[in-house]
Amino acid sequence: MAIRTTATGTSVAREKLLATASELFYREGIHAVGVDRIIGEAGVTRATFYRHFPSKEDLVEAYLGVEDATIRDAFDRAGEATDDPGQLLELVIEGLADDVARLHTRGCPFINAAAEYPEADSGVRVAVGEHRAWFRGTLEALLTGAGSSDPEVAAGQLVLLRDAAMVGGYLDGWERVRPAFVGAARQAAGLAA
Amino acid sequence: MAIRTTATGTSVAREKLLATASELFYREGIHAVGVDRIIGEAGVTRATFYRHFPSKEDLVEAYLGVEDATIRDAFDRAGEATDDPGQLLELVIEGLADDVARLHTRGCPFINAAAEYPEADSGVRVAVGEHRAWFRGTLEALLTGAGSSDPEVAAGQLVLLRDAAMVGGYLDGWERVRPAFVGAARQAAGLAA
DNA sequence: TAAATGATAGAACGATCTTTCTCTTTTTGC
DNA sequence: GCAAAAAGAGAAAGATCGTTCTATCATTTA
Repeated sequence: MAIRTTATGTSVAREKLLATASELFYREGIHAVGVDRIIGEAGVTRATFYRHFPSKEDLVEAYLGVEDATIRDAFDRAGEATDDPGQLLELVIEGLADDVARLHTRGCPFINAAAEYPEADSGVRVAVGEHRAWFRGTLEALLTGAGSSDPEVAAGQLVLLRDAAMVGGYLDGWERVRPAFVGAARQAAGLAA
Repeated sequence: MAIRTTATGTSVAREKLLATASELFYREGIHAVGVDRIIGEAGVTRATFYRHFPSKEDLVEAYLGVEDATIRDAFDRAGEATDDPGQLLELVIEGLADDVARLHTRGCPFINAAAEYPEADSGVRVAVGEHRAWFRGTLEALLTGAGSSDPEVAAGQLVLLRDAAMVGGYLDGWERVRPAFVGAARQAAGLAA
């Protein structure tokens, strides 16, 4: 048994593939990036690729899993930073804005992936749906904790606003969208202007 | 000169190609649809395709041109239906909602296209940018006519909301998004709740 | 009627796509 | 040290990608 492991316990080749593919898929689109590009930039051979991922779509789903885990981690870290529900909401909105401004300047990975995968029961679209359901549910719980008068409606508004911020930040520039997003989000969350 | 013309004066083969490609590009994505599919379903040969469109990207840009023209027509028709600025805004918001509910159930053609075309100076992205600039400008003029206190900010909010409605309608279902969209849009436009 | 041009037909180009294969080398667990 | 398994190397499959080509047919304008 010779699996070249890293500190986290998974294969180093697998992690390199996943990191390279995530970067390329996000920056250039999924159908636009071929397996050759991925294995070339990852410095890995085709055989190694297909040993870790039975097909390209498995890699795509793993990429969305990474994005999902990253956001969940950010939420967890915000939850550890404070116990005050109102302040937590502030941190979350601030974190979302910061994320669009610095990391996700090419739009939302899930929205972009969904644009390329029309079939609602495909693995990719299921992953998108699960992420969005988690996001909506988490916001609703946060808002409930903060004493929102209608957490379901407010969570729906925040989901709406984050979608718009991701799209608008990509296509119109973040400076143009930021004030409208922050203002509307704080209002939806019931925070002071 | 034997160009087989239609009532509008353009080639029937070209119109069939454009209609077929528009349908396929929107429903399945652009990179996912090959030239073979398009000419097959349009009942046209490869040579005819390349006579009317020097490359596939020209067809993609023409597809976005059709989408753009369709929306502009809808705005024009709304403008002819009433002279009252407030009522015109109501018609526009209603029209946008109706559009998402019935026609654009697979998201926004421009947002989806941008997801597949990362290069900002590509012809596709330029077309997307021009459409969005027109949309924003038109809303701003409408809001100015309706006596909005800050037409620029309000137009930005409506652009944001339409993006969100398109994405949310596709991924979460329109019923879930509709109340939030209509409510927020009417508020942004300064209309009675 | 004759020249011009669009449309049809179909083969073929090279490139790239995802996937599978064989063979050797390297690393690890016992 | 030995057996097991992962990684490296590279060829090659078959399909599809966008594109170009040479024909012939049909239609319209001069």
